[in-house]
Amino acid sequence: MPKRYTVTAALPYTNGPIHIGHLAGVYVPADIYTRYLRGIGKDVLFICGSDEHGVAISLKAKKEGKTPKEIIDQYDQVIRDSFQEFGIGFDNYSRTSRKIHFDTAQEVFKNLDAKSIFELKESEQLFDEEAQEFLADRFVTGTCPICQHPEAYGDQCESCGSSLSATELIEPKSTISGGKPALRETKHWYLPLNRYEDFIQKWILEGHKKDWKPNVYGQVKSWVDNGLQPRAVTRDLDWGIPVPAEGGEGKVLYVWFDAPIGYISSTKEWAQQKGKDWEPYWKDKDTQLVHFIGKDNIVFHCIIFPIILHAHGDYILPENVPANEFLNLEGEKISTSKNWAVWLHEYLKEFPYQQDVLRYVLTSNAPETKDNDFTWDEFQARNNNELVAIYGNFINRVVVLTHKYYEGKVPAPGNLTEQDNTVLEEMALIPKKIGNAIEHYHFREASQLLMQLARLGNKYLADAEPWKLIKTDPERVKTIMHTALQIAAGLSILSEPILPFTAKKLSKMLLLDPKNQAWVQVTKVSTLIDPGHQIGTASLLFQKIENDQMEQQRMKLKASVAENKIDSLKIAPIKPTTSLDDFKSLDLKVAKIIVAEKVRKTKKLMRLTVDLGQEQRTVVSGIAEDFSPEDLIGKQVTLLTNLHPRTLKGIESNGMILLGENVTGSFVFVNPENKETKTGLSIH
RNA sequence: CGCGAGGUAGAGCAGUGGUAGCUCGUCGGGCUCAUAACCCGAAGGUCGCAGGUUCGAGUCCUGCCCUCGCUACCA
Repeated sequence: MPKRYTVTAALPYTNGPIHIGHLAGVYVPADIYTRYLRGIGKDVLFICGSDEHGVAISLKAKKEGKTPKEIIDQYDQVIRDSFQEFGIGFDNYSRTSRKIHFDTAQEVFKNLDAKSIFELKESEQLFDEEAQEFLADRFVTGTCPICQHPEAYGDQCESCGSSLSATELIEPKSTISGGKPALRETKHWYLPLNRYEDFIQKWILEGHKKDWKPNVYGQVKSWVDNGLQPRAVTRDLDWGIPVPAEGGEGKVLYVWFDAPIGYISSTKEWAQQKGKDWEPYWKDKDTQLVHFIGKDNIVFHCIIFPIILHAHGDYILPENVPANEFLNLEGEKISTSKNWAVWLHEYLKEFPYQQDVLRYVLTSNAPETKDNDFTWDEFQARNNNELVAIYGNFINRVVVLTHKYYEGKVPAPGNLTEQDNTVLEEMALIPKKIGNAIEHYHFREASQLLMQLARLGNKYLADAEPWKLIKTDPERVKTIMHTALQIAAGLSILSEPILPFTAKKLSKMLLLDPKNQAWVQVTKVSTLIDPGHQIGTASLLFQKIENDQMEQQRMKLKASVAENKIDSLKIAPIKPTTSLDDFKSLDLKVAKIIVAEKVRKTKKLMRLTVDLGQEQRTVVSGIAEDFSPEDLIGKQVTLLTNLHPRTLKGIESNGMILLGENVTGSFVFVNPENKETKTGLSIH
């Protein structure tokens, strides 16, 4: 058994608030894990903080006419407050913009630099003269050298799917200033991951085959099998931690290099405040380090950061990295930019004192093995059918009956029957089962086990029927109610990790002394609540959620996403005047779609066969996200017929169909009257 | 193209060689202490598809299909 635990949750990036995806993937499981460990008396340190560097923040600041500091201060506050109110119990929540973090990150860099771990490389990169900035691949667009698509990105052409490098683009353009970037020499420090393949191979692929989640293990294996490449740890940017080395002027540490080091800085900060020693939490072999992250972060936490720690030499490595998959929302990917999300700070306002409902829903439907879907229907169902109907109702029955029969005093039991013993023994097994599930990161299972205890209580009452026996055998009822009250007390203790607010409310209702509320007590068939003990009056633990409340949430989602799209919709300026001759050179015809099928292995491409009256031809069009084949077959469209043929995914496309765009940015047909015209006619 | 994860009842999941399970939902019944809550019972699955190994396959092997990720700083 490890002496102590260091548990980290992924540092949230401060360019937006926290949403349910973050919670389900990282913060709720990490919080359950740490609450459980504390509950069984372990030494646990739970660490997090805001990740405040990187291009995205400096870009967002530029866009909104603010300084990066204003952006990070704003979101750090929102995130910090919402975590606090939601009951995520970090021991410390720091920020990577603090001095202690600068010092720590620079120390790590200098340490590796002194050991000559890094490789220095010169390379040519595109530089935006206007913005005075080197451009990341994604911030360059231009014409694709392979398919001639005019808006390919610097890393990939979305039209033909080819991987590109930004310098290959024809007529490159900066998406920041719109200007034409120039090539410039620049120098960067690289971490040669390739030299550590053996280390990763031994440590993870051989050492953690059994105990790491298949998705995490598989992902690491995939990276190693494909061969690790050196990665730059510095960037040309003015927002971040200066590179502490000769020639590092104007350069900062790349955000993924400094961010995980934030766990260490946050630990140091905590230690300073509490007057403790931080080092055992990162350097003692008896410490178990666990990183809670989402699947997009696997490579950083399983390969890059461990290599940094390993190269540094003094540090322990993570014992496990239980990365979760992603949570979708109402069938769509959660998207900050499209405003398709349920934001934590808004939830807290709209569902006051219902933190545990969200915690429960996200836990019982956590994306542990594959992506999952969050729907408001399910949220409502879990609340009404499980929390209210099973858990809340059981407690209410017990408390109300105790007041009715005994004025709220726990009755003294007579001889226990087999029925009573069975149920008490069954309860005694549950803490172990829940603990085992949590220790193996099976939080879904843990939430089910907890609910099983409430179910056990309900069944016990239904079988024993105290409300009948009270008329014929009041002595027996005392034993029954005593037993039922033990289950209620057990629930209050075992709920703490998953439903901390409920646990608190319940123990208050039962007027339990927190000192007697140890997890371990439930494992013994013992008295958790003594005869003669006065309990408080009944109040509802959970409230039913009505349909109209859910309807409001669904409306809100739709409204915000529509609003967001209209805001971001650009009205393109009218292009310079063209000549009639130029226009006449375009051959536009009415075409009827007769065959439509999705091109396999692509998201957007649709293969169409169109009838032009005089002939039929094949056209490939990037519209599969907005139309299904059934929507298209039989429809008439305007076709630009004399466009140079182009091959997409091996299919030659002869022409381009013309479509309009609606307010949500999707393609639509432009034909308000829907009257058929004659196929093959020209458009003037 | 490749690599990784997933594809089991209406929904969400468990199940790594031996008669297909759990929760919710649905239907029927019971109870009345309880937030029209609770309890019992039933219906519902050719375990993505096709081959193969085996006495026996959801579980092992091969091929294919679909979803998600690796590829927009989004966990």
